[in-house]
Amino acid sequence: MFNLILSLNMEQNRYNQITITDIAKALKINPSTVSRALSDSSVVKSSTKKKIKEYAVKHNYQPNYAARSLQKKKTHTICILLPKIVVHEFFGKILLGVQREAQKHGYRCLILPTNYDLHKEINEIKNLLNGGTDGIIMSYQSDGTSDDYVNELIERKIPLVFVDIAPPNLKVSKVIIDDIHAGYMATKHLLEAGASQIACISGPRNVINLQRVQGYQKAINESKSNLNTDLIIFNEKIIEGEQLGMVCSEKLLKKYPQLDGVFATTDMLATGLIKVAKKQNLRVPEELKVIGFSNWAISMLYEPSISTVDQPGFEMGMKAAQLLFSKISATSKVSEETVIIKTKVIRRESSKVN
Amino acid sequence: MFNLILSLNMEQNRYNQITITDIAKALKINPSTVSRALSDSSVVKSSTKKKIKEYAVKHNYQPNYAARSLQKKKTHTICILLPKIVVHEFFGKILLGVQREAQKHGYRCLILPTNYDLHKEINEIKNLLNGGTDGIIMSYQSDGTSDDYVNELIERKIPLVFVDIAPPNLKVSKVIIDDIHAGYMATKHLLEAGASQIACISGPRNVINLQRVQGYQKAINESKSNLNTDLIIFNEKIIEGEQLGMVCSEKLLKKYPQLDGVFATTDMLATGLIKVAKKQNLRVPEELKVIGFSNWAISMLYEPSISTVDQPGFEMGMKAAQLLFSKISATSKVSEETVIIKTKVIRRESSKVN
DNA sequence: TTGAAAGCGGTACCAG
DNA sequence: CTGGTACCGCTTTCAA
Repeated sequence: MFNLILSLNMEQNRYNQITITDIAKALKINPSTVSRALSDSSVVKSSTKKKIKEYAVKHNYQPNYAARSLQKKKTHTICILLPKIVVHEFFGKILLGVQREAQKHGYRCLILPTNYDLHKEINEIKNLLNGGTDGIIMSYQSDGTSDDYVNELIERKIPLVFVDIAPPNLKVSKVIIDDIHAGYMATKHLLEAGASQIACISGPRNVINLQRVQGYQKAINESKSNLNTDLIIFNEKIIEGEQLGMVCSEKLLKKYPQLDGVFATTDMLATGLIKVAKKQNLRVPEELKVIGFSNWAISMLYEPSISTVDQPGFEMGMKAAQLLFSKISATSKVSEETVIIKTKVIRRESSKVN
Repeated sequence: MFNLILSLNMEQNRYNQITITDIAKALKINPSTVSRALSDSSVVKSSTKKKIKEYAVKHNYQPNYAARSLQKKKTHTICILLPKIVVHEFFGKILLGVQREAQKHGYRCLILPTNYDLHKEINEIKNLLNGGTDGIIMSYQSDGTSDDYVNELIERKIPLVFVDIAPPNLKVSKVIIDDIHAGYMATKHLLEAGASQIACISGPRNVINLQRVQGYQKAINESKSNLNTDLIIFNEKIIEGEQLGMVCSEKLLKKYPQLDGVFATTDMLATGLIKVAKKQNLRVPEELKVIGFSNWAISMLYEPSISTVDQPGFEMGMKAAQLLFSKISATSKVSEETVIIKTKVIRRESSKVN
């Protein structure tokens, strides 16, 4: 009975939450004072502040996000747009890094998986433009033909940071790795492990792959061995990485039995390659040394374990979020910054010296 | 110059977004009419509706989330609490399913990774209670000692659906699999493949593992072979699944050389097990048949490929979201529902008949 | 069919 | 140091 009366007087919210006005009424003070007290304003007398805070805690007061957002024109939400999140280990790690950093800043993190569908992506972004988010972290997945949506974000001055892949011709903030250098180091690792006839297998000719291959070429050129450009294989087909690796390796290994090393631009390709090698009774690493790229779980678990280039997604995500928050909290425009995260070669069985 | 004047009159928002009031002023009609028109109310004359909509599209009007939330007391956001998201393939798939369904309903999806830290989890939930979210999907990770926070959610009537694991003694909606049955089917598969001395390796004694083991016991009991309870191994240590599998399998395989089958309650355990078997020159599947659980990527990629129980995360996530939305949109209380998603044994090399 | 006005929960400005 | 009040953008009565 008493409860009924109570519930008629206050806690009328959807989820029975108490509001600032409730507190004010109960304590017979003005809502504005309550607001000030709860945000620890120095102007409020400490005794009233104490009284208010105690009441708030006791009644489990929680500020209403929507109301605060509306007033402050801040959502306390950042948004991350990634393709294939989750299913893709690397993106997953990025996400974790962003999340960690967001938590520090008291921000929430909205996640939009795009599945590589650019049009959906653009639509999502439009939905975010008004009060949807305070900033965006995204990986650039366009083919370069329609960057209008990126331009729109820039024009509207929405804090924006690219991670992993950035649009090549726009002045934006980004957190990336040096794919050329990483490809170079990977190939060099094979050379140092004793390989001299080294091929390179890759997915489609996108920015990332082209750069990794470029690094490969550089390393080969620096070595004594002459580069046979036939030894570079791009695959434009969209099938699972492992399958793709098997298909293209089959031909490659048959055609060039003298090969003693392969740089695969992803771990999945490397996995497929080794499977084929085993079938053809080629021993890895004794007869063929292999290195992959990204340090996915599979590269460690596979037998033989696969050497790879560690691409520190978590760190990249954290750094991207840090950049984003510096933009969000900046009073004046911040200059565009490019952060290059260091990668390192991880030595495993697949490239052991004989 | 003209732009300056324009920007003083309208588009004063943080991101230069136009508002309903702006449209009303420009068209010299009342904001309420604009609101009605934009939500397709049937009372508005079609000619004015058309005029308003055209203007809105032309000026790229987007409704303000915060304002709408505040007014409607709906956030159009659901929240998903999962441990280890991303890094954990299964949770990743759940997430994807939820997301897909949320998109259909025009909802956004807030993701909170909890890292198995219950206290953080509880704190996060508290933050969500007021206007933070319209509903919660979560996996129950508590040890059962402190379910207060679940009770609080229930008392506050916040739409709530558990996925994968649910609190055993509370009346809640949940989307789960029948772990007993799945364990039973997995073990039966080994029996049918010709194994008769079958062990079972498992992680810690949590609800999930206990049920899978229970299914194993049932299958063994039904078969002629007598169950040796020594052949059930629980591992309470918190180390990587694969390592754990290696450590416990080492002893197991040495102690019981007569073993010809193992049911591992996770794919990672199975991977570790097979690694050890190979080292001890035990041929899989010829001498030892193995089945794992969850159908992670590794189980397909490993050599030999590992038979497993498919746990359809995507479907579970979708179903959970559907349940949640039925609760959110319900006018009166909906009864608690338990949905059991079907699992199936996936036959691969590791359990091939000799 | 449209307009006027109130209010969702907070914040911030101006007075006192 | 505190109270009063307007307002953030949108929806929803109530009147007209």
